[in-house]
Amino acid sequence: MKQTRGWLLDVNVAGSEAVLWLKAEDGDVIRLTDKYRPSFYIKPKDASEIERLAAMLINHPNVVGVKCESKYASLSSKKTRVLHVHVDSTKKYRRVLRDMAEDSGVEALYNVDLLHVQWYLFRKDLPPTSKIHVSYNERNELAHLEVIDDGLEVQPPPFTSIIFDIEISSGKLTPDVNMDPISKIGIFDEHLNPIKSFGGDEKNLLHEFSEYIRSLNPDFLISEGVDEKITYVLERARIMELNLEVSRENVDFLKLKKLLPYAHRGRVLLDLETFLSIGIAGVTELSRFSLVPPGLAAKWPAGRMIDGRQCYEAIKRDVIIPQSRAFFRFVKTAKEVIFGDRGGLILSPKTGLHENVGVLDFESMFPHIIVKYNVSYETASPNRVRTDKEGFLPQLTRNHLERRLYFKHLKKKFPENSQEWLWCDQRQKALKGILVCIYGYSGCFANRFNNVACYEEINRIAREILVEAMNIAMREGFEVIYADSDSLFVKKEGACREDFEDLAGKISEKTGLPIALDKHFKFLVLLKQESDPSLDAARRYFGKLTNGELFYRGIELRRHDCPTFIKRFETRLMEILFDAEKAEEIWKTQCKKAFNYVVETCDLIRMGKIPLNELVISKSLRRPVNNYRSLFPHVVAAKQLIQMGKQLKSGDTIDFIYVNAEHRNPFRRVTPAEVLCDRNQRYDRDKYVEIILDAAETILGNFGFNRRSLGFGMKPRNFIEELKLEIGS
DNA sequence: GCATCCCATGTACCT
DNA sequence: ACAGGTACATGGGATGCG
Repeated sequence: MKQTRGWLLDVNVAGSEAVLWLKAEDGDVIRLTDKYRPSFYIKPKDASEIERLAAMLINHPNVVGVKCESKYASLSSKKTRVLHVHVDSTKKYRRVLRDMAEDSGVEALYNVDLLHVQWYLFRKDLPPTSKIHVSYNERNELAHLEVIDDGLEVQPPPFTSIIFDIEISSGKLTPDVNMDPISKIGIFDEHLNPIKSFGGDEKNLLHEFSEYIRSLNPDFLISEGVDEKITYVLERARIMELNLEVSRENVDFLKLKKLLPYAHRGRVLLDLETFLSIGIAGVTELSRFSLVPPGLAAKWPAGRMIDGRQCYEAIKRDVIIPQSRAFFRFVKTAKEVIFGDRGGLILSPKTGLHENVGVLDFESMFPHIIVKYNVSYETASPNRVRTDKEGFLPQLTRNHLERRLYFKHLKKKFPENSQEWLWCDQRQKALKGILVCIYGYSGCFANRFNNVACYEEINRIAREILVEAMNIAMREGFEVIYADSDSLFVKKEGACREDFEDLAGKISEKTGLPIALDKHFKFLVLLKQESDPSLDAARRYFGKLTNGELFYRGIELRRHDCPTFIKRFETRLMEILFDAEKAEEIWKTQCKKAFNYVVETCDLIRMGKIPLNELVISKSLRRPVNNYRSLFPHVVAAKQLIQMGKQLKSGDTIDFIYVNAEHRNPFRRVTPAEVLCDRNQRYDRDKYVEIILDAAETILGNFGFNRRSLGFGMKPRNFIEELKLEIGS
């Protein structure tokens, strides 16, 4: 019997076996196997059916065991008698389920709609990436496994990784794997500096890449769109009849019907984007939270991971897992919808220019409410929350809230941007994403435990607390100019930083929830709605902080689809506007300067001086191109690309510019950016002037700038001259 | 034939 | 399929006007 300590890198289940990949302390990677038998529960329609069902199941060729047990069939009901059915292999699992679902004596099936690997990890109480101590026999069959608590470690497990990218030589917009060879594979360090590249003859470079993987033996393979990249590499290797060293298993992938995930067993694929935002440390957090292997945890949506955790917690409480019904179960009248739940509270902003504004943010408000008030699926009913026993949701929220705050505060003890600082930040960021979604998911229709009263109760308390905070602020002589869910915008003549901090302290003391000064604005503009200036817009504002930085939310600049030229323009416009000591200066001198800058910029556009690449609008295609009902610009651009032979799928980014926005043929309005370079293309000057004026109105609308009253858009050319005269005088 | 209004559609942002 | 709510741009039909 051998013993080893290390970290669980990855797990998968196949047939009646679980495969565990262990990264040992000495750096070796060990493949272990363990027995796994799938199982599920049956709740009979009537207790008298139990014996008949049990007798029938015992004779089923794929059933290896049937036991009568007592379980909770929901979070709040009493225990009931259910049948626990063990199946011989994952291969026959669905078939047994189908057979049972058809039986008239069966009321419902439980523990059926998670992955086998999740059930395996639940049974072992084994979050992947955990530090473990294992003993195993000479055939590497697991005999004993013990989780070692390393929960407060800042450093992630010593998993290694490589970042790579491939270049394909192709005359087409989308390369054809059967025709187009890989011309180069580059390897990069964690700051994306190139450290190595393989080029030349394709067969040779693939072989070198394979040797490189063999020698470095990385645990994670990281690339932008990693699944597609790896698949391309493998398909090319298959064409060259080259067996690549991507997997740590001896798979002959030349014979595989489906490449992923079989061709990379033993190594974890990770998208570059995820790696850059939360790192291996953050992925570790997600994986341990959800008890889902790291490769899946890194790409699953938050709701699915929260579901995973909830199911795990439920199992620990002797609850069996109902199937996710994923459709609306409650009928509500319109009146109930309107008056029952109004979501978070938004106090309409006092629009316009403000000076000396403090923004106070509650720290993790919704998680704190769930924990403090014990709001949970089983504790909340309309008008009442039970507090006799810690709820299901509060417990799992508390553990991970504490964990996030631990790393968030520990981070400050390390020098900024040091390795430890970064690990803390990655961990807390990953947990933050989960925590925000726990609140949202509690009211989600797809949540199998969902109870509308729970979500509404969280919102009710949040509103109450925000109102209380507003009242405290007003009592202290502050004016509340805007509030949204968990943040409060307040101002007071002559208030300094400490005054805002004192207010935060008082609110914190009264409400029992942590709140702190998050931003201190020298100038702040809260916006009206673009579509209807008679309404104030929530979540749209911009300003200059006391440290001199610009800060903004919701405006064009924040949006990824906004052309870089517009972004630069809008930034510059704000800089000009706020280059002042007092608000009067803004009104007296800076407005005119800003107006002038708008006019100059419009002139530049009209003279055709803007490089095309700065005018590119970048939108993502959220569905297959043929599913669109309207011909939006990005859809038309996508259709053009498809005509030119590019393959597009939902999730792809479409870059285009306006070339003739008003053309009656939608296909003449825009051109995809990819075909601009070799054409002497002109951009639609009027359209881009319009876009600039939109941005200008966002920033300067409050200061009297309005294209209509100034005549823009009617006689643009002449009017610019007039405006110049007007401003000049 | 056009300007204008209004709604549906779709994307991205915010918390 | 799998956090919800909000703001905005766009297309395209309906409507009004000369």
